[in-house]
Amino acid sequence: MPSPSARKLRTDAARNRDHVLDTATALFTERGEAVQMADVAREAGVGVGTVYRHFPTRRALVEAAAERRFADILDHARAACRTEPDARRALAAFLTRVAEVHEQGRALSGAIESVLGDTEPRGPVGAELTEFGAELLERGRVEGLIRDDATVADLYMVVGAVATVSRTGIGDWRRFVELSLDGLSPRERSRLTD
Amino acid sequence: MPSPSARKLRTDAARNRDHVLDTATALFTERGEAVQMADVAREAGVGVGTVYRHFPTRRALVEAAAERRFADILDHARAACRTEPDARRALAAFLTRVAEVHEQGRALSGAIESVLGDTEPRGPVGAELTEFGAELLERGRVEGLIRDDATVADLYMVVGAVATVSRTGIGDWRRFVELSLDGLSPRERSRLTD
DNA sequence: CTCTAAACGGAATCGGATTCCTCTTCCATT
DNA sequence: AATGGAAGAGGAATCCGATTCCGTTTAGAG
Repeated sequence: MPSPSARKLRTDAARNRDHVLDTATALFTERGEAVQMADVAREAGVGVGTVYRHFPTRRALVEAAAERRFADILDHARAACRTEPDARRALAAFLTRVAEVHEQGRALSGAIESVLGDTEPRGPVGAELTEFGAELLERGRVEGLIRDDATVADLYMVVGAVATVSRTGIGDWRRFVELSLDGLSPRERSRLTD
Repeated sequence: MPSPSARKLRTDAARNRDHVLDTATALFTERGEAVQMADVAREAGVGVGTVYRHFPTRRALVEAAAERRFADILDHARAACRTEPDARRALAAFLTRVAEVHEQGRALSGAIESVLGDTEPRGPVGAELTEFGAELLERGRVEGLIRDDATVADLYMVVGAVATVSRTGIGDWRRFVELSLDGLSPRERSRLTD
């Protein structure tokens, strides 16, 4: 089965759906949460009813746009992974892509955040990302570049944090990625925590 | 000069303002962004007009609630600071308070996030927090528990990240605080980044 | 070529923030 | 203590944007 609620759209409907999503993504990227459903409809050259047929709520529309972005991140991360020599660099490349995407589409990220409450990958892509992250960590542990007790949950938190930093522009995300990687590095000798 | 736009409120007006803010904070803490202006007015026993007199927009109301929380964080952090023996622990106490506040008032945090776009301290309290953080870091550097190149900007990012993690519940924030502190610790010997 | 379910368009509806205007209350002054 | 007027309160009316509804149009199976 291809996808849960995806029967078989009439070809014109499928084309419309894609076009609406493309348009919405472009608008959100440009103007963020200010974009309204009527804008999307007008810009896409369809009626609001059509927008709602494909995306039952504004939230659904934003979710769909978010899902695409995660797919993008996953693609780039996988590609970078093949290039980078060690796991630490691969992880850096992954986090960097997360940051770049959120920084470039800051307006879109803002919309996603304000509509969904966070920037986490939910759908099927989320699962793939988790799996990918787990492999990366395992590789890092084996290579001795990542602390032994690091878990996917840790990585999730770090990814979320990197997304926040780059989306809001609180500070220099490159620096933050560096700090985060250092936090995930093996502790030499004693842990100073207590 | 006490505060920019704070002339002198009539005593009844001042009382009302406080009461409205108290009520709003309670409601947001309980129900998050679902709370509407009319709810606040009803619960506070005043007309909507009164709410708007004191807080010209919903956003302003949320901002005021957020400002209070930062003051709370600052207070607790300062107190903890006097108790903790070393800078690392003091920093941990600070970050822990940030997390606790965001975790406990998760609904309120969500409202703040979705209305303001981030959870950063803006007003005068923000400045105090920055100063406080700077002192803490300096102390840590002197004690050799914090990396020499750590800056207030770094701390800002970490605080923002901790807030995100605890607010969204992506993962265990205690663990995240630990990772973050490790990231801010002195690098023994070589930096593996390149 | 026909027929029907699927898709469309867009006016109407609904919900919630914000505005506006009238009535009330504080308090400086006499 | 009485009083004038500015500041404050209240809440109906307005505005704006998401969502719903339903009559019209079209793809595409038979």
